[in-house]
Amino acid sequence: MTVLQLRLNQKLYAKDPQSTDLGSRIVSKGITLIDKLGFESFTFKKLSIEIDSTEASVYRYFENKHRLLVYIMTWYWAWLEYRIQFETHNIEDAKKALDIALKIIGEEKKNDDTFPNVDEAALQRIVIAESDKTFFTKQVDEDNKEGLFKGYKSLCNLIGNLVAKVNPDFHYPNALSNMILEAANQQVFFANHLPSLTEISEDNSPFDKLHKFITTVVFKTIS
Amino acid sequence: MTVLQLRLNQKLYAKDPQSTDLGSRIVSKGITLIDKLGFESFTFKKLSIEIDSTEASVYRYFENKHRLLVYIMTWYWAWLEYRIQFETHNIEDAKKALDIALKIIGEEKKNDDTFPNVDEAALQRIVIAESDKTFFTKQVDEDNKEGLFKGYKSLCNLIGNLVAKVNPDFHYPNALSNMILEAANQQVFFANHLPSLTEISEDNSPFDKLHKFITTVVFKTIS
DNA sequence: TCTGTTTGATAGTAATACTATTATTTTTAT
DNA sequence: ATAAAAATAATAGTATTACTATCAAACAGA
Repeated sequence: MTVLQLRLNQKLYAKDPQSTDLGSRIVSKGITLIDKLGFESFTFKKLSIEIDSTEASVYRYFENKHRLLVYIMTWYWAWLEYRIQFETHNIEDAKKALDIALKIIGEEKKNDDTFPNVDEAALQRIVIAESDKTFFTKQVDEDNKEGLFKGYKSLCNLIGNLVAKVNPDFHYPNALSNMILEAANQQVFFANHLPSLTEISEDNSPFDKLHKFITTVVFKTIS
Repeated sequence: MTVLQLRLNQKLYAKDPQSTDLGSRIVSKGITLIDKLGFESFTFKKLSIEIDSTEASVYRYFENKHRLLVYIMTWYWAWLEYRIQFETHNIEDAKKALDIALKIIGEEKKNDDTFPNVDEAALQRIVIAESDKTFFTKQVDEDNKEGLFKGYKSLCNLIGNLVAKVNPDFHYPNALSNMILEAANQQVFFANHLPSLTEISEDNSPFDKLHKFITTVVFKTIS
């Protein structure tokens, strides 16, 4: 198995966490802790205790916990983008390519050996519960200017292009992609916590029905 | 004009803010302040200064700021539900009824004289920027058990029923309604702050295109 | 071995999210 | 009109959070 590293936008960190041992412990324990405590209760103090280090040291890598969250989410989106590009490579049929992309977006994530020391399953749980917190702040505009959301935009754009290839006359390829990307996570959250809101919860695993739901919406809408 | 009051679930507050003058100042100034500062920077301390009262007094009405947010959001959802019921009353044609509901969901909100001293326009801005913060917490399940989300569920259910009436064979009426309800707000947020993510931003006002987008998605999907 | 980089240790601050107590004012019930 | 009850204000206090600053120790590379 080839071992890869995703290169992320420098603006995301104060000091590259992939460059040192402490840095990678911050990220991987950060994922575990945010998953466990939820983003609100997660603090750098608690994280520094977990990794036998100090608050001050964590601050050397990330300006604040919001930046760490954005970093982690960006890793996830870059990972999805990479996988979609890999899996749709050499596929001529536009419909088939879009279908593959939707499958990747909506499936339950298992640990990927290509990226050891990242717990993709925990990551997906964080994405489901916390990813919108990257955008929905008063400083979105500044964060956006700094390029913090390039990863998400790039993924959204990729799906948008696949949609546009299937039906070049459809007026809202990006809006649809964005909506689906959001819904894929939110529907799982609602299925787990407010099940009366969605039929996705009627199965043992929400992911099977989720896939059917999003493919139905996408292909019907652009047909 | 008839002046109305929406009755909200008792679990939403420690003491009914509609029962006293201080209570209604808490809610209406709360809306203004959350709109201005964003939910993260909003505090009961700041609110108490604005209304010439004290922190302790605010705490008598709401356990914490999250509860105040849920209260405000619930008011909004109840308001939408009331308006949809009002506007679709006596409409026989299921498609037409659904179309009316979608219009109400996706339109820019103006102040409604039926409910004086509520700034519906500010409220919509809060819904767009903050509403998901009601759900996406570690205490969702407890909050749900207490019935805090009944308002949202009820609205979602109403739309779900309208969808099911148009096409009783469609498998995901609730999932679709839930997705659309979320997307109607998120798309406006993205249009305002990350415009490259959605075609909704291409117009002067995002609301015109938003309406077209959501009706396209809904009617195509269930056709 | 000198030099620079990284980390650890420690300390400190303003703000937040509350809780508690008591005094004062306002409302209501008789 | 008055007493009792309820609501509010005033004040104080606490643990935690989200940082910033300083300095020393460890270590890595040339």
